[in-house]
Amino acid sequence: MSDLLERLRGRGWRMTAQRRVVAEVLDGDHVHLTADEVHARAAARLPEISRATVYNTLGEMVSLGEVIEVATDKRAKRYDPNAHRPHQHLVCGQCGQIRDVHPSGNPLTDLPASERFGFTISDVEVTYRGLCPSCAQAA
Amino acid sequence: MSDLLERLRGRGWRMTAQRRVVAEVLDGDHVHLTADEVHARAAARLPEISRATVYNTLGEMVSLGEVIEVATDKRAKRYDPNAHRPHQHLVCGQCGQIRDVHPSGNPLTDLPASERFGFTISDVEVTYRGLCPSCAQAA
DNA sequence: TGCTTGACTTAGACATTGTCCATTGTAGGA
DNA sequence: TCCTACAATGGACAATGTCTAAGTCAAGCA
Repeated sequence: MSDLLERLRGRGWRMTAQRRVVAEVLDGDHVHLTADEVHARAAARLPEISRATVYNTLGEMVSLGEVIEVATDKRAKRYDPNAHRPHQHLVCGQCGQIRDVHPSGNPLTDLPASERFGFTISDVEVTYRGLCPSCAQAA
Repeated sequence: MSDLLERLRGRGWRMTAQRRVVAEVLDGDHVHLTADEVHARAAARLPEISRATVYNTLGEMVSLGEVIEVATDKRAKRYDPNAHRPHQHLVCGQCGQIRDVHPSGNPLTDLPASERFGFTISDVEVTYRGLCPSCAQAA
């Protein structure tokens, strides 16, 4: 059963076939699909689902804080259902593979007050870049 | 005088009016323009410059390592001429203002081997998000 | 079960950002 | 000054995302 679906249902979300399919497609660990990939997978189960619905649904899940937008790739946004646990990302520069990772420290404390320019900081995103084992071997 | 321009010239870059204008527009601290903004500012000085040239020129400066692509914004890539000194970014979620910042620690050491999935990590990008003083006051 | 209603979905036009290519122009060396 | 390779142009195309008007349907209620 889909955790994500459960949480959305619990928030009084009106449930439709389209929303269910989008939530199911997006559920799991190390899942980081683009809107287009979500649409393709959703359409495999529900052929008449439209792109606009996928964008709307993803946007709503992001507003509800159940899904996170990730900009690891410089083309399309990716969607990460793992919003309940803070984590960062590790990206292979060759094949684009993405893993969720959990650094030990808190990067927030690394920014001295003198470097904050008076900003109120609420969030830190860290992206580690490199090569995955198979791409490193091929290189 | 433009530091960026100096460095590019020093690499035997063939100098044209268009490239000079792009380099001049991009020079400075805390500069993070989108390709489109670069084009607009360049066109103010050299009206017939084309979009393709701006994209090509930016792409070359990135390849040469003299300019960095930044994905703080989820729409367009931004270009940062401050490539000679490693730094991270602080972004206002309201007005989009971006500052270059220099955290004290090395975020690389925060990622334990068990969380590296065998990747060879070569780079870390950190983006601090929050509100700048004026947006925080308005909120 | 069968209405009613407002929220949801749809298709497609449109907007923005970025890439490509064939042609024309030009910087810099002989 | 002339040549030649490299650069610039502009317009078509591609990818991603947004918007709108009209149709459809989930959920509450009689």
